Amino acid sequence: MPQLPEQRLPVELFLDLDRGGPVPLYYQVASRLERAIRDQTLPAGARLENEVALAARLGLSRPTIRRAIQDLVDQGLLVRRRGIGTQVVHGKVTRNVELTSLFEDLERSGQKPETSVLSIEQVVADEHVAEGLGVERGSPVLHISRLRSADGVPLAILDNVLPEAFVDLDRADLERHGLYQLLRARGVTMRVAKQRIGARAATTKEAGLLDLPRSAPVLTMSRTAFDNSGVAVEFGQHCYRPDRYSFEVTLVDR
Amino acid sequence: MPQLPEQRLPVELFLDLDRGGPVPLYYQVASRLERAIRDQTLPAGARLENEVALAARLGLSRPTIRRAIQDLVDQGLLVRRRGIGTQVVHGKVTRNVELTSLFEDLERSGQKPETSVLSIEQVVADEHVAEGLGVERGSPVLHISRLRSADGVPLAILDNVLPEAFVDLDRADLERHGLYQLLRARGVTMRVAKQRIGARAATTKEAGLLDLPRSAPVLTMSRTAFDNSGVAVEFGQHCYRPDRYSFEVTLVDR
DNA sequence: TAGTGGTCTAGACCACAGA
DNA sequence: CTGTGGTCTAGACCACTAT
Repeated sequence: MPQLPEQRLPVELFLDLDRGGPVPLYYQVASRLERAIRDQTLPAGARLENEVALAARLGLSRPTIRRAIQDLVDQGLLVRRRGIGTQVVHGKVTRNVELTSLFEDLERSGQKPETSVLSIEQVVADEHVAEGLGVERGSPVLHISRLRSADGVPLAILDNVLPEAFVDLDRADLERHGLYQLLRARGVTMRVAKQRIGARAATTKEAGLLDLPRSAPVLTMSRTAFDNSGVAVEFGQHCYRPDRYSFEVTLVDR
Repeated sequence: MPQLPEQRLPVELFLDLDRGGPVPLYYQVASRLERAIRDQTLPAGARLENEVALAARLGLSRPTIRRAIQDLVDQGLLVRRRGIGTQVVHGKVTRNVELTSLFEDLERSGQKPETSVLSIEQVVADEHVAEGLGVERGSPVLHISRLRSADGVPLAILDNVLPEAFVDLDRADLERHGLYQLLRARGVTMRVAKQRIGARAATTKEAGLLDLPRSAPVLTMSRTAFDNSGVAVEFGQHCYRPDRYSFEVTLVDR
């Protein structure tokens, strides 16, 4: 028994596990562990019970427990060392940036996102769009330009291009909902997004829209998102007011 | 048999698998699949053989194959749908940003990173540092400030704070190696990093060092990195020339 | 030596998509 | 209906760390 911080037995209050239900067991276990960590029930540095014992005590198989723990490791909440054990990472627990849209990020953090559609038109894909969206040059696509505000303050300019299947998207819908919400409503599920984050000076037009001085710095993000069939469904060029928005990323070694 | 792109049987050239060796089987399989995808041997949209068949053909168990495939899904190279199969994602394959340092990023991309140490001194942790590094306020820490260039062009200003254990780090070492290389040489392995990426105007001093106009935009990143025991080992505030550097991030829905 | 996570096997049943 | 991935089990052996 190493003299590390301390060994902890997470309480027997895993006993509301729903074995027959639709929610995977590993997910239920991971959720309860995550809650305990965010609660500080398991404080930073605390050692977890070992996998085999935990599995036995919960009446689950080791792979199931292992999967639950691994999910938390991938979220940057736990760290494992062979021969030592599993410990809670020090440092503030930050919620991971999932595959969400700005709209949902804002809603979740209690702000009121508002959208004004600057332009929406069907165009043909130029070189740049064709490459980003993975369609033929000259294909019909929908170009949307929006100004996103939160609590009345302009936050970002969102330029998006969508493939032919979505050219009938409606201006009114876009003013009321996030783009990802609308796509989900059409049965599209985002699976993968590849993003590039950078910075540059705002153009005069951008500065005006974002209520910034001329040539002020803006944070930029360009993204291509793919659905669960691996096809690109969205290509976007966004620019954000850097005093109001930044990106949080957690990297984990695998 | 759905009429999707096409079913593909990855060639029998998995037959150099080293079963007794130290390299995990799932890793060997994943590597070969990854190579096939980057080769375009498995082109965008191609369907993979199903898990069970692939496992049987390679003489491996299904969980092993599954793990290999899941690793590629997590890298954003593959997409899976229940009842359908596994397909290669469309769009350019980008190498993932691992838990690496700028120094290694540059080296890997064939550039010559150079470092000049602007200052290196032992100080006591103020409020900000104490929080970022997870140490007591007033603890002795090492503050390092470096200018990183590539191929002779200034690229970034790197401000880092390290805990007491590293106060003896040497200026000469820092000019020759990346910080992460030096830490690894001391037996420290980075496991988790939490980063925040933003933008702002350069200070006068930064603009001078980076050879930028006054108040030009810079890309900023602040990061806390944790080792495999979950303890913070590095807290950094970096700023980059945005015309020479940007961050690439791949998000995957789990 | 004892305890830990890392890997691997050989099955099983289920949920979902398509023809 | 068949075929696919998603989940789960109950073991096994190994590699690494500490004492």
